[in-house]
Amino acid sequence: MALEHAILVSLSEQSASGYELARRFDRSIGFFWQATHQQIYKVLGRMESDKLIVSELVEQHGRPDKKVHVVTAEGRDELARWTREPTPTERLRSDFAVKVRGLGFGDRAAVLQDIARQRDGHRAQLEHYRANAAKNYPDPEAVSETDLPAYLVLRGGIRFEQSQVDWCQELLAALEV
Amino acid sequence: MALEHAILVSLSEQSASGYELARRFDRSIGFFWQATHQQIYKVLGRMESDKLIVSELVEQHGRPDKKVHVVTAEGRDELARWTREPTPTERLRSDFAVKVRGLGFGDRAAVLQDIARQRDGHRAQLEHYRANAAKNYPDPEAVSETDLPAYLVLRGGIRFEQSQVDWCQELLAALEV
DNA sequence: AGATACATGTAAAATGTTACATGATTTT
DNA sequence: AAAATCATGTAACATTTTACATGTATCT
Repeated sequence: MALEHAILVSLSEQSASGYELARRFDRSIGFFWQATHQQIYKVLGRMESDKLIVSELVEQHGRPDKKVHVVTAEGRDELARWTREPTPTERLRSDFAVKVRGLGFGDRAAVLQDIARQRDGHRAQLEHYRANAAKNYPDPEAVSETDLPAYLVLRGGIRFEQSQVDWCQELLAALEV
Repeated sequence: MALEHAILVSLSEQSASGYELARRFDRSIGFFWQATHQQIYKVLGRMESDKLIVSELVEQHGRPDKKVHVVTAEGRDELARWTREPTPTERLRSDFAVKVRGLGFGDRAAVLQDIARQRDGHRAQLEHYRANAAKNYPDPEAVSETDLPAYLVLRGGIRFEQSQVDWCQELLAALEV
């Protein structure tokens, strides 16, 4: 299960409550793996039964108490074991591509609008990533060893969004006559 | 549900049996939407109850008989309705990116090998798409209106695979010291 | 004789999404 | 006073994956 490993990576970087994890899945780690708080709480429960993490109740004043989850030695082992497993080559899975393919059987004008909307969405995401990169890694040559993986994954996000924007532009150029 | 619509698109292009659909999901349509025969048969059953398709038993000699599925007027309406629905901006969901991000907590050499393997897989897929494009669309300027959507989706696949190969190269350049 | 292609399903388990549910505190 | 943030969960439903199940015909 991949969410388990995404959580292990995130908790290895910094221990956190379910709520804080859910926030991270809205940001950084969520750039390439989405998860809702419902999913996160469920998986955290299982991970605790499996002894991959332990939780400590942290009392707070002016805020509800929280349960901070910490990776155990077993959790670290599991994460290391997982990094040794080969990842199958990842494949595109895209509703949008199905829709483009179905252009001849649907509402052409609506699909063209959808392509423009898709392009705008990817453009916004691209700008978001670029702003993030400019802020956190102003000098790409000087990124520390520790920050390098997060930086490189952000680069992957930038590449992906750029290629999507370019493709949408190609679609519009070819279809808008 | 997206598989339903992918099947409607495929059957609109050409009526087919469950088995033939499964073959298509290994090829063309499966470039951007994967489905196994188990999933396909189950959804075909539901689509028939929902009257989006009807099936005709076709007797064959020298081969088992097959059930050919045909899109109904209701099915065509549903497909048209779906093309009018806006598609949410699609997001990357990548096990591999999680693994790269977890580089510092796992087996570095293994992850580097995995990156090279990933690059090779995307290269192979890229070559596969390119060969397909060269064979079916030798002259991109002359693609017919009917073939245009399938061609453009293939272009999207080529762009995606190319960007993945490039990213893997960037990863190796930054991490292999 | 064995492997591959054709052909269609069921069932269980794992995952993921959406809706429901609650309550305190802080900011506007 | 209302909205947003902090905080944690349950339940129902949908989807996907993996394993099980069977049988014919063609090709090597």
